[in-house]
Amino acid sequence: MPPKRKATAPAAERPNGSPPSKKGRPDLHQPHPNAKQTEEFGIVLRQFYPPEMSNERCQAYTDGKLERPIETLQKACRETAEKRRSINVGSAVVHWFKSDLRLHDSRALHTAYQFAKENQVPLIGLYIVSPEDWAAHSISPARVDFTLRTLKRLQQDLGELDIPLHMETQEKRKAIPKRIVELCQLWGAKNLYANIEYEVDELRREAKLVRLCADSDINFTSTHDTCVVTPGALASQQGKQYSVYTPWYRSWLAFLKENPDYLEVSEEPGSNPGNARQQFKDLFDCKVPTAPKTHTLSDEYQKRLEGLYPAGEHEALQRLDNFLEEKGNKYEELRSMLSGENTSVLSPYFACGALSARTAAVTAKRTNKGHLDRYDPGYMTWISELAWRDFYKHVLVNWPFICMNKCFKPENTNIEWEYDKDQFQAWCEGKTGFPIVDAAMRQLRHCAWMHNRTRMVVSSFLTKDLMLDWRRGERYFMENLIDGDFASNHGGWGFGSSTGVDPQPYFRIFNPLRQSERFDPEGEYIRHWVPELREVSDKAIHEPYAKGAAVIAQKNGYPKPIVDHAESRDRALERFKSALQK
DNA sequence: TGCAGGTTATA
DNA sequence: ATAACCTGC
Repeated sequence: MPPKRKATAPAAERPNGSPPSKKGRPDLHQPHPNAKQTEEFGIVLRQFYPPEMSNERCQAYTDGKLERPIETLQKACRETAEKRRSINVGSAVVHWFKSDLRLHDSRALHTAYQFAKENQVPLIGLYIVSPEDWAAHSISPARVDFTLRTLKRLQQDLGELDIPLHMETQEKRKAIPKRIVELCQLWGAKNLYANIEYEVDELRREAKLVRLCADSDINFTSTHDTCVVTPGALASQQGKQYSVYTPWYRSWLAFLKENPDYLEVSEEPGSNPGNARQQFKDLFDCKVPTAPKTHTLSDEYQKRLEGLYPAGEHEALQRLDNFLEEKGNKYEELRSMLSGENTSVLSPYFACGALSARTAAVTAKRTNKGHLDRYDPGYMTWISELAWRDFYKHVLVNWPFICMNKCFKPENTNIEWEYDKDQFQAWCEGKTGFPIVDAAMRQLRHCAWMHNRTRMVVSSFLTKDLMLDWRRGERYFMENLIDGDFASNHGGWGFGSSTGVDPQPYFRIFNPLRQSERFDPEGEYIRHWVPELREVSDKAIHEPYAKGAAVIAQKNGYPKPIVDHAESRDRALERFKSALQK
């Protein structure tokens, strides 16, 4: 049992009815209790989100006047370096698994195993479930289920090497560092390894653990692994971090050309010494934790997800090979087409770390005759999608305030958003009357996954056509996607809502009709997800009520469009324009 | 990885 | 009449 924590103080004891905790999730449908305080930052009172970090504070991060979480970690490592050097081997080495649930090509796991092997002590795997963490970060039940299924495979794979995987639940995320130290002490482990996660909470927790370990005579090594190129490694000629994809991508390619070792995959660990099974007998019987009540799935949904996304790194590697072999060279041409399987659907595996981005890049490079940036446009385009994943993580590390409900661009602070509950619900349920939007939202509900093209379409629709706050959409995606990853999801929503990085000389508003006609010309995707429109002709399916299919649509209960795109477009242009003038 | 409104090319 | 192409936002 985890130690009992003090309950949150009742509302009466909190000043000004402030929310229970800083980490608590604001109610989307009520004005936030602190909304008044936001006046001083020029934020409208009606907003439903907690006060945003002030633009001044954001600027201070950008200018390097405030310590970014990555620097907090670096400082902790620096200041404890000497102390850690004097720590001895101990009787075991621990690798703390987080979102790196694989054996193949994990920097920290590889280093941990090498150290264990050299010193002839066993390696132990550790995974800690924190339901509070999942709730605070809006991790979806689908992703929780996928993680737990992946853990099961991981345990089997490690077991074959006589490496145990200890798994346990800690209700409170704050209890995790102390618990890890406790476990290391219990096992006599003096050396702990982990790969870095780049979100703000995670980096600060890592820094705390580095110090806590050093104080407890444990050497904790925290390793860069999840990106192909380490965040912070790429800077412009003026020494600034990039916030625009294209120049960043050029720099990413150049970096990998100059530093080919970044594309070297690390080997899987080998077997533990023969006596490991006796020494840590109990650890081998560990059960995979169960999902908290808030994150359990219906049997039907669970079975479906299991069929769609079988867990484990073997599945991931096989998917990677199959995709590159069969579809990689047609990727540029077909990736946006919505019917049929033209994309790799590897995102769930990247999100929980069953597949390393580096392995994906190396394999694609090999398939593309050894090139990242020339030869076959199909592979090149797919590699640049891997680069997008790196890019958004780099952005997160450099501008950490985006973790705090903040737009990247300060001038977007003043955009006046709508908070219409019914329209938001129609969007969630796929009942907006825009077939392409509805098909996509139903795909999300059914598969916990959505095609990237339609992610752009529905995010643009929510934020431009409905003018609803992009943060509501961002959160809904996290709550429902099996591949929900903070940096990629936030980045995508910044793109779709035009509040993120990637400034354009024009203002981008997707036209749902045009997108539908271009990327689902036969209406196959729509027909699959919107059964009400199955009898409608190819021509009319993108806009049934305007193209002579009103009778069929009505008969089958398909809703009329809840907004007029042209009018909404004008409103969005107006709102963004006036926010810039303030 | 945009759209809209125009012009030009072709039948 | 239609599609392909161009250009400003």
